[in-house]
Amino acid sequence: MTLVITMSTPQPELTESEWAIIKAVWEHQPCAAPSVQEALVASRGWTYSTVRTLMDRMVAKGLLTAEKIRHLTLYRAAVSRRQAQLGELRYALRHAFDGALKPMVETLLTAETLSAADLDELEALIVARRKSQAGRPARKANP
Amino acid sequence: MTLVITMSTPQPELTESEWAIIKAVWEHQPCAAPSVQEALVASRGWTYSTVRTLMDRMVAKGLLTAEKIRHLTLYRAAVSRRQAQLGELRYALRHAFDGALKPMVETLLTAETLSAADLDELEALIVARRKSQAGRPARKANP
DNA sequence: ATTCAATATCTACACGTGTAGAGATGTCAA
DNA sequence: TTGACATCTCTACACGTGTAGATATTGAAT
Repeated sequence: MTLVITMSTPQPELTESEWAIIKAVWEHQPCAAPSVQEALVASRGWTYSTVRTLMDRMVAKGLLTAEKIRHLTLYRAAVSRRQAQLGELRYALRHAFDGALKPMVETLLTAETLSAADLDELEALIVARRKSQAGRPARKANP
Repeated sequence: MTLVITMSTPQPELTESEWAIIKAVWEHQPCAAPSVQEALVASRGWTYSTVRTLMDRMVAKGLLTAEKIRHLTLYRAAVSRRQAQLGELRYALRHAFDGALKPMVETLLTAETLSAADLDELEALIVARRKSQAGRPARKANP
């Protein structure tokens, strides 16, 4: 239930446009294309055709599912927000950090956009993590 | 010298192919296209033409620089490894986490691929970070 | 000078992505 | 049953990316 970077569920990388669409779908699903278009026209200026094309291509890719009820097509996300997040993370990890997680986290921590409270929470997380791993076999530092 | 996620230096996102090329360039620069091709033919199977096209397009994009000495073209990276790393991270941060750094770090920490030693180092980093921020004005948790 | 090997240039093509118009079709109200 | 409106389908196009062949040019060795 934990795990993550190496599981078998799909962890796709999304384009900017796909992110916009799938976020709207996550928020409104199940939903029809016109709703998504309305939700996005302000920020992206997309017409119905554009949104529809994008969505259908995403169905073809397995990012969304489409269910046709009479003449209305209902869309749902086929990947969870978490899966999509992991996909993006995995991409950065693989290419920018050659798979080494620690340097990646280091870089993020050094980004100095974290408040003292954030730092506290993250430290707590590390402590918790260490605890839960206490009994386990050791593993290589930078796989 | 700290900073990062919000600086003005270019932080491009790279495609998989571009990552392969620029890594080779970082390692061999200044270097000619044939060297890069040799370095990559094993892993990617690319011909000289392919590598050359990719590299010239990267020059056009500002990822590499090319200097022509007589009939030989010498390439160099125009962005540092760090900049490229930040570009990738920024992309994930913006789209997958809506700019909220803490959830992103949390996700990474929960990835359970970190050894006890890694966790120690990261905690030390957090402690250091907190110290260096002690006197500063508070800032929003999730910008 | 002639040729060989290295390097470079040009051109091309298929596929993905962003973008959307035009026209078809289904639905509901009068 | 006839519109008016909502929704869908089809088709298209430009631009980016991955991939590379064919051809030219150059520098060096003979």
